[in-house]
Order: sequence, then structure tokens, then C-alpha cells
Amino acid sequence: MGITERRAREKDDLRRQILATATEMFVAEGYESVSMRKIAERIEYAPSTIYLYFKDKGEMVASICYDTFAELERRMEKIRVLELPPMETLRRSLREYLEFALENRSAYSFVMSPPVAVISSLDPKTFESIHEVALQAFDRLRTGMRLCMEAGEIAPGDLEAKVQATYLFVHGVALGLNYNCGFPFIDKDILLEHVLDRVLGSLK
Amino acid sequence: MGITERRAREKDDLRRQILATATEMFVAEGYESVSMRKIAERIEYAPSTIYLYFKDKGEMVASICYDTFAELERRMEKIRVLELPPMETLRRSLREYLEFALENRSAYSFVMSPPVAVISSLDPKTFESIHEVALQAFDRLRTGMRLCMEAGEIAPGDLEAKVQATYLFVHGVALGLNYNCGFPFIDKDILLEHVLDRVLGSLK
DNA sequence: GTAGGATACTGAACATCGTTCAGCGAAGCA
DNA sequence: TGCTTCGCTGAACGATGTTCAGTATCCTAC
Repeated sequence: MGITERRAREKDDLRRQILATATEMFVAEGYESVSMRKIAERIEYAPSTIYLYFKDKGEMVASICYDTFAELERRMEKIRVLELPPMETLRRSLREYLEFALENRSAYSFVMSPPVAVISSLDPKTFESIHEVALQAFDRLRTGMRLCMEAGEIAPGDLEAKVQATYLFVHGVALGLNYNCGFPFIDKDILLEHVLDRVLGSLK
Repeated sequence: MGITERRAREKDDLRRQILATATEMFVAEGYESVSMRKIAERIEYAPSTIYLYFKDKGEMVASICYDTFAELERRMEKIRVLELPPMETLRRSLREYLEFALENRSAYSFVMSPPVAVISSLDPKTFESIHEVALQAFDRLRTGMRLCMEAGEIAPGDLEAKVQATYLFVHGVALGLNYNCGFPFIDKDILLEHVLDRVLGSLK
């Protein structure tokens, strides 16, 4: 019965190839500039073939989002297992988060704030699964910060406010540095260190 | 010679009406979902008429950006002329900035990070004028923070790093709160106060 | 070995999009 | 009253996302 398996494998391969090509193009040229026809041409299939693998353009975006979140999650987990002191873990995680955002440039912005039209066109099940993986990442931050608070490294108080603000700060830096608007930002390393100092320092 | 004046006035009125309608629709339905045809239908003119007032869709966006920045600038200036102590001015300005972003919901996100495709389609002159007004707003923040530093209310050190990080923090909060992703943020007022405390507290 | 069905893919079509342009009607000037 | 100018339109073009009837290829069963 190896035939059906081979078929499934081939089908999966093409799906992956479509996704890889699409991701590359979205990031390089922007969501709106990349048409289904262009993707099809690049992979040398008819445009309609893509619709055998993805319901529509929005579902491709959803898949990309999901994969990116998963990769981010993996990198965070790699730090957690080091079992460093909680504050050290927190600092390293935030730094890794920012570096991930900078490495993945426009992919980050794309995944973290896709066009509203895309989001609202998603079917509820797909939306839910993305929402879940995002909340999970947020939960990781919350847990990490709770540990810091319990260790007395973060001043006691409204944990949720601290967590949400911390996320928004870091997210703002990630988005801002990625958004290529021609603004003359200072040296990224200096800025990042300063950001981490202030974000974490204000938690004491 | 009142005739040409009346004509000019009428022309200006229609331009303003197009822009007002477009802004409203972009904010409500998102940039991509609003077509030139829909705007035309709403103002009860032919689609091609819009092109007599705006070079293309991108130029409409540019105008909206420009106007929004101008409005923000006005609100900042209103605080500056109060001539409060520098740190008080800074806090009020940042708060006003965040409130402006929250009042104008998606307009803020739209103006602060329009689709890349839109930006790159702008003619250089238009782009430059928007860039300039944005830099001007940033300059205002820099000046305000320099005054605080000179008054000894901000610890001495790399001013530019402090200014850029401060902006990115506040920008992140503004964008994050506006992006309607279904995330369960805590009470906005509590979060905002916490944010201001941390952003400003970490400058001491 | 061949009929029959499943599978993978295609090409043409549809509605809609941003945008252009020749031309129309009315308003003002001579 | 003729002429020019001005504001506006309707039809058209190419490109978009998406659908669907149909084709060609492969696998199974007789």
C-alpha cells in the first residue's frame, strides 16, 4: 500500500512548496502585490491548482502565521529549558523575541498585524487555531514574569498590567524597527540594550 | 471676478467631500476593501471623477496621512503652550498621544503603518512631505525630553536612545490597543496609567 | 490487457478592481 | 449667437481572486 502514501507525500510536498514560495514572495513584495497568478507562475502550475491546496489567499496567510508562531515558540522554549534564573530567562527571551523579529523583518509585521481584510475573511476554525497559538506565546511571557515576581525580582502588584505593558513595549520596538519608513534609528544593538534595560528596569 | 473664486471654492468642497468620505470608509472597512467605485457611488459621482481630484488611490491615502498628522500636531501644540513643568508636559503629551490613537482607532494604524504597496507607489514629493511632518512630530518629543533632561528630571545619558525607545514603547501600545485581534486587554485606563508610569519612571 | 474510477491538474470564464481617455453638456466670454 | 473652457461621464483595458466543467494520467479490478 505504498502508493497512497507516496501520493500523500507528493501532495504534501507541493503544498509545502507553494507555502514556501508564497511566504518568500509576500515578505519580499508585500501581501497585496503578490497575486495568486504570480505564485502559480513561479511554481509552474496553473493558478487554479493552488486552490486545491488552499481554500483562498487568506488561508495561505493563516498557514504562514501559524508556522511563524510555531518557530518563535521553538526559540522561546530553547531558552526556557536552560533553566537560568528567572530574570535572566526573561531578559534572554525578550532579546530573542526582538532578534527573531529583526531577522524575519517584514514577516514579523505581516504575521503580527496582517491586513484586516485577511483576518476577517478567515473561517472561524482557522482563526481560532491561530488565536490559540498566539495566546499560548503570551502565556509563556506571563508565566516567566510570575516566576520573577515570586522570586522578588519584580515588584509586587498588578501582574497582568505589567505583562501586557511589557509585551506592548517589546512589540512596538519590533514593529517600529521593522517598518521600513526611512526613519533614522540609531544603532540597533545600542537601542535594543537600552530598550531591555528600561523595560526590565521599570519592573523592579 | 467672483466666478472663478466660486468655482475654486466648489472644487475645493468636492475634494474635501471625497477625502472625508474616503477616510470614513477606509477606517471602517479597511484600505483594500474600499474601492474607488464604492467611494464614487457614495458621493454620487462617476469613479473617473475622483481622478480629477487625486492622482490615484495612493494620493488619497497620502492626504489622509497628512491631515491626521496635522491634527495630532495641533493637539500636541495645545499642551505645549500651557507651559507646564517639562515633565508634566511630557506626561500629558504622551497621554494625549495615546488618547488620540484610541479615539481614532484604526485611523491611527492606517496612518502610522499603511500597506507597503501604498507607500512605495507614492511619488517622491508627496512622500517627502509626509516624512517631514512625521519627523517634525518626532522632533517635538525630542525637544520636550531634552528640556526634562536639562531640568534634571531625566537621568543624563544617550538622549536619542531614550527618545527613540520612548516613542517605540508608546507607539507599540497605541498600535496594540487599536489592533482588534480579540486579545483580552485589561481596562484601558489602568493599562495607560501603568504604561506612562513605566515609560517615564524608567527615564529617571 | 483493458474497462472504469479516482486523482491531479488545467483553461476559460466571472465579477471586481484601479485607471485611462475620448467625448458630452453646460457655463462663461466674445 | 458662436467659441472656449470646464466639470464630468461611460466605456474600455488589463489585472485581480475565485470557480468549475473538463482532461489526462494513474491505479485498481476483472
